[in-house]
Amino acid sequence: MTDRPSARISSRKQPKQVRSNELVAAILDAAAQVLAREGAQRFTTARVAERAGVSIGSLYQYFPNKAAILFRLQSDEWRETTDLLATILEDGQRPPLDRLRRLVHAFLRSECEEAAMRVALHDAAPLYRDAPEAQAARASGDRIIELFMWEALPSAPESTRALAGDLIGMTLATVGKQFSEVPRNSTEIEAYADAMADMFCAYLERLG
Amino acid sequence: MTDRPSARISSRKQPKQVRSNELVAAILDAAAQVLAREGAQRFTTARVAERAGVSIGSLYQYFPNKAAILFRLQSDEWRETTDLLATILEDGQRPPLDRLRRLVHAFLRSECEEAAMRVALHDAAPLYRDAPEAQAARASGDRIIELFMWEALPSAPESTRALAGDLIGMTLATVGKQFSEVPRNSTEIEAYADAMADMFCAYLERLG
DNA sequence: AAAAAATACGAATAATTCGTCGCATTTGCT
DNA sequence: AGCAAATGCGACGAATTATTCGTATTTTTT
Repeated sequence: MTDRPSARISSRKQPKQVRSNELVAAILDAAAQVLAREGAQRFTTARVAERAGVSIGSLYQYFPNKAAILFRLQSDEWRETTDLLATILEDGQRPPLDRLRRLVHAFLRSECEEAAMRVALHDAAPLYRDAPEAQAARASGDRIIELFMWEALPSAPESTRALAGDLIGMTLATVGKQFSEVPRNSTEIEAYADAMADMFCAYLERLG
Repeated sequence: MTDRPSARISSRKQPKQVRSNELVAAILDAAAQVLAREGAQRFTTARVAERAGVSIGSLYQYFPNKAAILFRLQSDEWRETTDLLATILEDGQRPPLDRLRRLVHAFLRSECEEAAMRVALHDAAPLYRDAPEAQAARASGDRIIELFMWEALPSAPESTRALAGDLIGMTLATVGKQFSEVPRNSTEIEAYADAMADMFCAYLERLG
């Protein structure tokens, strides 16, 4: 943990040959495993390289530092989640609150997949949180909710809509994170998601 | 960061003389400062001892390891917060939802005090999270909400009440944590607290 | 005042970690 | 084949860290 708060995270060199692309993939795969099995504390570049069956020097050819590996993992997760949410919310057929309910279910389910890795990734957040790339990724998630809010509360004043969107987005993200910290089975997930959707719907119906 | 997940956290020796009590107080004070100014990454026993004007050996007389210092800080915070919430919720005069609104306001305000230190404390959570003492502390917070829910939803089935209480408690805790990660002024805090209280009230009124 | 207990000290230790650098090997191309 | 670029390697340097332990000082007790 030698890093100061904000280390550069941008990639060092683009893999150009097949083997180097495989190498990067192996590193990311190993990184996820190390994170899940050993936790954030014991996530070290040496361990990742060893698990990937790759030398430590090769790892540093494609990642400038440890934080870059973690950020890449988080970044990939965010992209997947963002796509998932966008797909659900943009289904113009269903009424808004119906889409919101599906969103909550899908989100909680996805948060509980690979839970151990996600928890460790959150523990390591201080290492990449302040990078500008991370802020940008978060913003794109916010925009999706914002867009949805315009449909759910068409007649509400802008300030109300913004605040409600912010609250719902933050609740979804933070409760989802905490929720996945304990192992859950499908039944629990569905029940919790329904409760959360009930809460959001009651709130939005009152505002509208 | 040599600790394995769960280190012992129980105190090493009770201070019996005045000077040793002052020493422990100085250490805790310094620990909070180091945490706020330097962040969780750079929170080291050596730095805490130096800022406290105390030798590193003395520090280890009263704290078995680094995690114990952090846990003590977190534990003190939890006690204060728990007391605050209990006081507000037990005001039998006001109607339940009125109390809940006050609770949300008080909680968000308190989360935003000493925000830098709290954020760093959360970053360091992996070091003490798994200690049994920490689980007990959380449970006592949950009981307060649970008790309140019995008043707010007297006629609801037990499963509904439990789930709703869990959701509200978790939302409060996690959103409060995330909310304080960005500097906020009083106006923002009040506005957000009102939105959150609106959401909780809409939810509870629909359930009731 | 002498003995005992409590407290304070901080140099030293043992371990871990990140990231670099010079050199070896492989690949793609002519 | 022969050459240059890309890739792969891993011992090593430099830095940081948590914690211990023998000793010195202060307070309390007898």
